[in-house]
Amino acid sequence: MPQVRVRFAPSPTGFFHIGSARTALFNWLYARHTGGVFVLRIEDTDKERNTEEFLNVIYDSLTWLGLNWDEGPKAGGGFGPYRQSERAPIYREYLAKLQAAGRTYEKDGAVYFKISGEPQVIDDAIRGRVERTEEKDFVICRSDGNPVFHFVNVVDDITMQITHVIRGEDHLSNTSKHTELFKAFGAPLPVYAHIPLILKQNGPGKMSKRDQGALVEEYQRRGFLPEALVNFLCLLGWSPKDDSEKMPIAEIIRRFDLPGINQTNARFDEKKLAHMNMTYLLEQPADRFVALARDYFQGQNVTAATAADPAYFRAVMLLSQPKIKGVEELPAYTVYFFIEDFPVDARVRDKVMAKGDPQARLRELAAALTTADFSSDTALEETIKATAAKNGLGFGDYQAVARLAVSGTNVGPGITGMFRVLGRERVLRRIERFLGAA
RNA sequence: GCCCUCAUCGUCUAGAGGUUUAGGACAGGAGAUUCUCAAUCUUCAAACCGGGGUUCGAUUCCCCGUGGGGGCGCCA
Repeated sequence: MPQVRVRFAPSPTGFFHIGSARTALFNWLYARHTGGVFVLRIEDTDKERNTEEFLNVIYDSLTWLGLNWDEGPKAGGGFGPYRQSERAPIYREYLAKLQAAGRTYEKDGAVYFKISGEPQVIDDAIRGRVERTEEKDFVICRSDGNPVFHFVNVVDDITMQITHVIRGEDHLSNTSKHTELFKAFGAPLPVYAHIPLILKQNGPGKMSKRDQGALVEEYQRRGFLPEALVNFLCLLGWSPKDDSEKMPIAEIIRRFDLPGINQTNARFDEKKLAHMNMTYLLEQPADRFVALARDYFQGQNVTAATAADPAYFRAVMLLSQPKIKGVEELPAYTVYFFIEDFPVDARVRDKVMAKGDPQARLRELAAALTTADFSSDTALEETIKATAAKNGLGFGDYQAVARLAVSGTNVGPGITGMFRVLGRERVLRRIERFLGAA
């Protein structure tokens, strides 16, 4: 069997859609699974301004997702050029073939392709036999001389020797146009695999660029891990057929295959993506997590955090890593580590201050903390426990009020870790201030 | 309107005629654990679109209907 050659052929519109990402992913996975070639081809037959900038959106998103291409812009390859805007001579040559064969005619300046009208049958790798008869001749060259999508798409697939066309189901009805052209050129048909579409989360229809969460760059900006998004995306329309969900990319590559792809459209579920992302976040090595967090804080312009001592920033992030669901929670989750005038949750304050004599407990604790060893969680724990035990109380009777005084909330990492990272000076100063204010 | 396509819990899916009281995951409910909050663990609730066939037997095969999605551009 000849080497598999698949392609991903986006058009530079300035957006990289989540559906495009999955199409790219499935192509890439199939290439990697079979040891084939993943081609990136840019369909820029519409001359638009800022094309370079729009191209970068594609390159950046693919690169971020880890979908490296073997042939294409920047990568080179023996079947270039890989931008349709640079392939005009090839299109002219192929147009001439059709003209010579008498398969074209002009009307109003546009070139039409004369269809055969024969039923077009494909054996789709996902859907099986699909038959459709094209009924009308169609334009392959606009009156301004530029060739049209259906034409260039087929010419490129022929000249780039694409063996498998893995694309969205929205192209299924177009396929009869394409097979008409393949046959007119006397070229063998590629294997088609029409993958189901991704439907928008709420409301009817497929996901479009304007829908919430539709753009890949959004996840990048929000600090998602690309491998989590990839893992989530591959499960939208494909299944390993057992209960596996979280899988390293090597395993996905090994198990991925065309027959494993479903035929049903999948609804995008951001909650499940968030969960997948969390499971990946939890296991990230310290350096990567801290770097991810730093990028996010920088992107959000949280200067109090980014200007903080790097070692301190790192300690705060590592303390928070096991507690959060996503990097975007970090700024709010860690505010009090970086500023002194942190917000105080009134409801929590009222609740905590309502029972017993919290001020007295806090005062005792502060006294004990003056000499405590702040370098060790266990030492701090012992200090709190001992203070509580003196009064026949428990750890919990002390941590709530201490937490309130030091962080202004009841949400956060363990109190001992929080104390350790904040350090004696901050902790005592905040308790003093709190007691003074109360 | 015409054409193509799909149909299992709210969502993503497993299931390829009997092994199914239809399994897993997310979300939701309850509980356990814990210094708070998460995480984690246990647990509960939750689905085979309808009607005909085929068959000893259909979630699984066929047909029709219904519903969803897509396509019918000198967009890609």
